[in-house]
Amino acid sequence: MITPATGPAHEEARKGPAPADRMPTIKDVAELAGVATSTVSRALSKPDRVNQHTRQRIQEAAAQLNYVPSSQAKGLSSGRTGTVAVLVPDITNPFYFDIIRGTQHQLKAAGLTQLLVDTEESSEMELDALHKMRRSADGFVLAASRLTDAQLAEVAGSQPLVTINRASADAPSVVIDTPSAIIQALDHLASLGHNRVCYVGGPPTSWSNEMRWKVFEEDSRRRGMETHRIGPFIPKTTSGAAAADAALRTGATACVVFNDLLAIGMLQRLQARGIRVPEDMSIVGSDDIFGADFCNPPLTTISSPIEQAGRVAVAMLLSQLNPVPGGASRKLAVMPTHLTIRQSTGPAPD
Amino acid sequence: MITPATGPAHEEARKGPAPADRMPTIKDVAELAGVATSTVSRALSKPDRVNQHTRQRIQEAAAQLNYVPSSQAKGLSSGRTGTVAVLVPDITNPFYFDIIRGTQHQLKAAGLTQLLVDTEESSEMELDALHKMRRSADGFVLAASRLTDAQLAEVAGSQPLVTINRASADAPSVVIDTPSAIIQALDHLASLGHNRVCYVGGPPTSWSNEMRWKVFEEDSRRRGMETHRIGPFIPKTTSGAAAADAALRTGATACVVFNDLLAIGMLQRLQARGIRVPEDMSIVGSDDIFGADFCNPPLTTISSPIEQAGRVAVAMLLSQLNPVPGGASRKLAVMPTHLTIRQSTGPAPD
DNA sequence: CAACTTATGGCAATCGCTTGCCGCAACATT
DNA sequence: AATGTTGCGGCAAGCGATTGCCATAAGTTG
Repeated sequence: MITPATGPAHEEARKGPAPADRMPTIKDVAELAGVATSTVSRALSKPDRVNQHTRQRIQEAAAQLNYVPSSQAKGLSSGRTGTVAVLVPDITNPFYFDIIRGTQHQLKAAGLTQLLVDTEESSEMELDALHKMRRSADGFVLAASRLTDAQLAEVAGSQPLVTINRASADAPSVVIDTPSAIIQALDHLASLGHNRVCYVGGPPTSWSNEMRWKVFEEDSRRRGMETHRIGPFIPKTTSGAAAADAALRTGATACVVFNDLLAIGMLQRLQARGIRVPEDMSIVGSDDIFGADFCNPPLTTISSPIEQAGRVAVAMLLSQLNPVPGGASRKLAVMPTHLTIRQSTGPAPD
Repeated sequence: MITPATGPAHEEARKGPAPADRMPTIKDVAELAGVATSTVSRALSKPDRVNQHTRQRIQEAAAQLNYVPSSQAKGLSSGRTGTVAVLVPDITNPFYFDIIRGTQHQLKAAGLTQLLVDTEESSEMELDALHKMRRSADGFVLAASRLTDAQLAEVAGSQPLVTINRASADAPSVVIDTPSAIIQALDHLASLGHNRVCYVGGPPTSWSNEMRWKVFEEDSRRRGMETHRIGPFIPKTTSGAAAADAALRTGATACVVFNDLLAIGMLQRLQARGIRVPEDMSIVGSDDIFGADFCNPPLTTISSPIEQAGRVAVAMLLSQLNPVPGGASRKLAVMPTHLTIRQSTGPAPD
């Protein structure tokens, strides 16, 4: 009874009503229901286009065969893949986990699936992925893109995409307004009596790193503080030791750190060196990632609605993919942030 | 010069040599190179099948058009999607991050892309995803599957899959050998003088939770300890408070906790209640996730090669997808674990 | 009752690529 | 010179859906 399979049929698992080894196609459903494939297709996607009675027969047939349409074939004609690629520089980094969580959530709600890509902090890999996946994803979410402005502009011109934490005139972006919270942080530090402050820098290719530094420099100077900058550092806890040592050498009494990962690494190093936080040195992180609340001491940091940023990014992408005739879609979303004060900041020493 | 696009052509971004708005197809390449599409196809996938000279001409044409084959169309004929779905119960949980990192790594190496799915701890969603994505993924990696044995057996019979932390006779599995480290942990606790111990349970549907408890019970009894079990708890830090309170009520002096997330949550609660760890209560976590080393106090825990487990799972899946004629592929991989002693365990009180 | 609509389902082209089969030319072999 | 080999490309048939167009039947309208 089994159709002579073309490929090497694997023999196991032919229990139950499974008709053949092969996946059921729309044709099988059509035959079982006694209609043409076109009717099956319509019954399944445009129910109104088909007679109530026929439709039901088809649905039963489909259910009986356990039929699932091939997304590939569907995509072939429609040109859509039902997929969105999310590119992050480093899956290792909890910051991106939250983004991923956000995009995943929103994509699922839209019936799309998420293709996750780690670009390993490399603009080449990013560009390459963007290129290779052009055909396999309907759109892209670029988290903390490492692309140059020119590259980004070019890519944005040829495929739907939205960036996170990387503003650009050429692509819709959602940016997290960390700068304004940096001002809050400096305020906080100033009120604690700090006047020698240090910015601990992240990856040189990071757009948000530059933004943060710019605001930090400007605002701390305005306040008449002694401003230092160290870095760049790879934003991982393991770089924290070098960062902490360098920070100590500057003589600053408080650091604003590119991100929490690095800040937590510094905390560990400072503790190891017997430097007390916040008594001897205050530390402000950024992002409020998983772990910032239970490290030792709990980290004062800039809380960002990261997951929400991921969700908004997807929403913007969707409105780009299915434009509504009326309104132009939003080109920029700014996510608010705030300073969360925990225990890694305190009065300046002396 | 522009072909009258069928859809509403978007006008921007027609800079550069982009010929039309449409993506170049194999046909475009064929025309430009002056050959048939079949030749292009072969030149690109089976280079030997085509003359060196022709091949080069084709490659140039492809490069010039910036051609990328449609994975959809490719898949249509080959039946492959070039994609593997990874199902995790909760993307929120750092444990799975490490798995994802591992699978991602190995998949990329194999030229496959990863479809990430969050099943939200629900066996229905898991089953549903497995069903709906049957056609869009070549195989599945089920991390900590919530499926029943019967469900798992059925699914495993009809599609290539490998499980992580869920042994089954019906599917290749990689399991993390936490149980043997639980014995180590009890050894450690016993040597510190603890004789009232408590297992803090995770999700009732978790296979590994059951395994851990079984070993815990058996071994602690064998040692003549007073054995308690509390739970189930949702394995998040937020459940830690309830878990900590319940643990305290048992009178145990040491807890072995289902996972680090829960353990860290307990740490926080115990600290809030003024219970000192490890002086008043020792805590042993499980998995050694991100954060276990910098929480307060740093957590004694069962270190697991999580990322590696993800990698091995993919390797096993691949050998299932591309079976070598000779050897039968491995059905079970056991990943070794060990106890990492930090500062959340200490001598029993009294 | 003729002329129109409308509802419904089938036919066949199409999407982009792969692949079995065939043809042809250039060599190699008796 | 006749007959095999090879190497190389083209033809055309799929793969599994979608969809424009058409045919048929049934219901409406004047």
